[in-house]
Amino acid sequence: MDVKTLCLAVLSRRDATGYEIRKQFAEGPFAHFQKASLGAIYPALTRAAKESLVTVTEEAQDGRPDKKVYSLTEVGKAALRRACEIEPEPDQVRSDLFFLIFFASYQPPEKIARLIDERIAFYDSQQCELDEIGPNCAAEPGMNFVRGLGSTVYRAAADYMRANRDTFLTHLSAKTRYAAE
Amino acid sequence: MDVKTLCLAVLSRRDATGYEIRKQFAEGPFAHFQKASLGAIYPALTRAAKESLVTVTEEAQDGRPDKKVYSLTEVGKAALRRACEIEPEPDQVRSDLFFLIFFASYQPPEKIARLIDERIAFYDSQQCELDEIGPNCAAEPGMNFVRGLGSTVYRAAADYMRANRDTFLTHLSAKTRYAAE
DNA sequence: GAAGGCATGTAAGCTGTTACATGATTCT
DNA sequence: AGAATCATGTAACAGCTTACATGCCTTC
Repeated sequence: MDVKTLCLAVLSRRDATGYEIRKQFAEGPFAHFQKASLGAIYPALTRAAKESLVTVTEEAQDGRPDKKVYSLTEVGKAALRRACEIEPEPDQVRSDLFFLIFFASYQPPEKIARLIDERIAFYDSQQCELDEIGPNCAAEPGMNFVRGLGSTVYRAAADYMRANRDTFLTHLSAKTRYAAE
Repeated sequence: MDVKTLCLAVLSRRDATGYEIRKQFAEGPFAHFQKASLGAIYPALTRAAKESLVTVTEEAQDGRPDKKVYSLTEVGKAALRRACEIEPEPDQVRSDLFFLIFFASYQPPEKIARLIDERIAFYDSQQCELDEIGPNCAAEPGMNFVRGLGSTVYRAAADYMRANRDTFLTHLSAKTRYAAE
């Protein structure tokens, strides 16, 4: 999914400025499975406007650049619809953490312990966030399905880490002592 | 993690050619959380050789380019160790599928059903693969921890999809009929 | 007073993918 | 016969991130 389509997707839910769209990708429901930065969003929005996929309403502000509120047009809605007709590419997962844990014996067990604990806390917070939204935001049934999946996966990952943390770290300490000899 | 470090990581487990390293990223244990293509691997390997991180042994072959088998040097091992000292960046997940499901009401429910079923089959196969490796490959305790986590997460995702598939598709059909009116 | 949020936009640069170039062998 | 596998390497191109440029307001 290119950034332009992602912007259309955000705008299909509500009007927004470029800045707000970025926030959606940092905090909103899309954040869990798509990313976009400001340097990519602004040009994408300009292009989308040129193609009449969105309209712009400038709102003057005091002491700040004019706020440009973008709205999805019918043409834009159709473009989003068409973009959804593709066959999805395989998921891409990049995890430095899993890489580091894979080679955990190269590092102090205390650091690995900290990284695991931080990750557990992260998964817990993400799951909690998703659960708080709750199944009531019934607008999109798809959103609810994905929300539940996210919550389930975060919980499973956190639970696994909690359950195996200590055993793993014990093994690791033994191995590291050996490697250090 | 840049491709060079990824190559060092693969070579730390066994000597390999560039071609074999790519296969590791397509099928091996790293495939689940890191990617690298040939066009990135070959230049990375050349650079690594220049920096004495790896040595090359050319093996003549009939009717094919010479096979270049790379081995990690002590310098390379140290470089890998140093690369592991970084603080990991947040995981990056990109999923076209979840995006499409989010906007599932834009498409025929049959397609969504197919995509979900394909994904369930995929998760099942991945989990099965990880379970077959088993906890016996005791070389790296970290590998085992990550392997178990992967298996757990794949199972959780597949189970969630199985459990919620039908309800979701029913909601979706109702909504789609409405949207089509 | 410093840091961070609000608000837009450009451009350099990094990184990686895809396609091209070459070519034999083996499986279907 | 055609596709896939083995095997390396280059180069064009695409896409995104980061830094720069600007500047006020609010919170700590």
